[in-house]
Amino acid sequence: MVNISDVARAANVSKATVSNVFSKKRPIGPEVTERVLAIAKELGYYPNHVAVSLSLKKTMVIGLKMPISSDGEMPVFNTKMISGVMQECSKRGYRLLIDTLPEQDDPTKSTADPVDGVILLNPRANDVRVERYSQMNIPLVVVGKPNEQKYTPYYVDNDNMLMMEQLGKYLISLGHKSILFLNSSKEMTVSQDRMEGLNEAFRHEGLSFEQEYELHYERAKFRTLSEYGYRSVLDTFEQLDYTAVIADTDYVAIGAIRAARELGLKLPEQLSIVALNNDSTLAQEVTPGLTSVELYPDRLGRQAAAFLFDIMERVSSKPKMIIDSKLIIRESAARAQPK
Amino acid sequence: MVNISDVARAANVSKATVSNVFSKKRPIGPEVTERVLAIAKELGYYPNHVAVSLSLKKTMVIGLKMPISSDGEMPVFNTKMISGVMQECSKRGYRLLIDTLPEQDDPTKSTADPVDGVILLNPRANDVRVERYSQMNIPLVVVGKPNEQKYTPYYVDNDNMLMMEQLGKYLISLGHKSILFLNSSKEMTVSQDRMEGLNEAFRHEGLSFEQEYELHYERAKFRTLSEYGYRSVLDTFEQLDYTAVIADTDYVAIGAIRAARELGLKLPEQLSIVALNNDSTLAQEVTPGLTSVELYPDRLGRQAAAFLFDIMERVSSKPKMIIDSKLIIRESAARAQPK
DNA sequence: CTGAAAGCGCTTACAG
DNA sequence: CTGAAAGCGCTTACAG
Repeated sequence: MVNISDVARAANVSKATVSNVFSKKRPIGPEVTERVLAIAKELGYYPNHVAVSLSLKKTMVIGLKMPISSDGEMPVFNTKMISGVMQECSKRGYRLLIDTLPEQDDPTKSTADPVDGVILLNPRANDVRVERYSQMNIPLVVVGKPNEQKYTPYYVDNDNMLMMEQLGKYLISLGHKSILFLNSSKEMTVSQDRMEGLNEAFRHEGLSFEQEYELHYERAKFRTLSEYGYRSVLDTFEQLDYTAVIADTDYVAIGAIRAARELGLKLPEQLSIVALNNDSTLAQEVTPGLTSVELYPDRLGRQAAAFLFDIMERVSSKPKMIIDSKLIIRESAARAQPK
Repeated sequence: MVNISDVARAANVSKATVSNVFSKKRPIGPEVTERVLAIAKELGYYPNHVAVSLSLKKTMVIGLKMPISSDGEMPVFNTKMISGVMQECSKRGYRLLIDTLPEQDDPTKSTADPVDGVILLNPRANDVRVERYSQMNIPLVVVGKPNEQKYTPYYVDNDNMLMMEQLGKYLISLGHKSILFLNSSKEMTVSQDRMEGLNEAFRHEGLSFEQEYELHYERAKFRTLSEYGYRSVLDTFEQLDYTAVIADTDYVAIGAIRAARELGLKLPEQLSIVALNNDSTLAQEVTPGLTSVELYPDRLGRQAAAFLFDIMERVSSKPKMIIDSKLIIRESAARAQPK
């Protein structure tokens, strides 16, 4: 690799001059500029980005921390979010460093990443990384609601409480008085808000939501999200007497549908099944078409990135941004029938 | 930002010792290790990744160069490819730097990227970047067939010729003797192979493909891919007498379908429309269901990354890898009818 | 308009 | 097992 000294030597100028020819930070005479450029081209010189970053303390890349599932499949939600983030980065001349590497407990393993800011997807409850980035003094935007802690980061999120309240009211309006809620993992901060929203819907209608009707996904217990939906319905349908199921994601809903089929239930007449997180591909392939909530992940991504840039430029004011969601009614929820 | 010197000073050891506590490259006594770690934690020290990279001449990130369309939408093909690349990176402990920034003509603007290797998606004919990376001495894998040039890079690709030959034969077997081919941009290297494959199909059946039946996408002429399909069919249907259309992508096909509808054609009876590049979402939403070719973009991505790692470790032998593709027959192609 | 030298935050051969 | 010092490839205040 040819470096700045090689070029300086060959062109008979100082490193400073070569540097300035490339960075244009101060004017260099036209003959010199030309000579340097010619020699650089001949030698195949390109400024080393890492060295520039070290010197400038600025990398022009932002980081995206995102878990990857064990089977390697990336949920459509995540791909859309990435796409949104990329759009915004592209506009600003930034690049995106995607990091799917699992969180290291070994303090010896975590470094100050080569980024100017980071977007953190799906923080866990009490996620250590939030504080870490604040320590490192690197701007952070969280996608999804962060847990309360000493230092509350900026974040963008859907209004999970409101969304669940609406979904709950919709089902109640169809006559469902008892609903199984297949919530996400307890570790996910969204799970609390969603439960609260559902409670609110019940309260509002003068009903109450019994705690045993809320289940949580557990990584250790289920191989896949679909299995979570499948087993949960199979295991509870006899004891509990719900007429509707709210699944955390489309994948969970698919499992629930499979279970309902095996139980010989007619859908949606004998069991209504709806999902948060509308993946239009999946939702439409399923029969009956899955009533679900569109979360606009691309907007989440775009806004998260825009927000982060604002913070990096110190022009941000608000502590958070809320992205709309929308109930998409298809065919998988019907009027409740007595069992 | 606290640095290694701060920690060394506070712990009363040399920088070398702190460095080795973190890198474990040589053994440090347990008491010292513990003391250093404690102080590092207290001070909030994390090794600066950029500085480490500069020193080690290794970044543990690989780059993905990918264009982004003007409307910001990311094709499903690309998201799946990214997902494949990410899976492989994750396995190997690498991170992924996605770069959607447009190619700079200004030599002053391009730098030696902070990556250990790069994957280049969709190179243009005679893409300067290919030679550039070879100059910079950074390992490169191209996705899509690179143009012949001095230096031929490693690449992974579908067999575009074979795929088109099969698709062509399929349509010919349905009685289509004259087919409009909405090829991709001339700049894309795949376009030549695909045309050749189609020619081969015709030759094989004792027919010949007239040149005016091949069109090329031009960025300056059409706002979107869908518009390319739409206008092309609208503009040519009267003069040329094809009974089938092969569209470069699903998006192009959708435009073609719209045009056919406006022309009052009954689909697929009066016009068969098929697409390369099967995006199952799109293909199924369209009526009639779009017969198209599945290119397995996730496999392309995974293999490209795996290939790149092999090259970086100097264990690769073969110059290229070919990924299967598969014709997915739905309803959008039918037996040819005389006009 | 140009140069010599210190500095960015690490690693590592060399010496002990 | 530990340290002092040079080096990775840039940038930039200072001096001219």
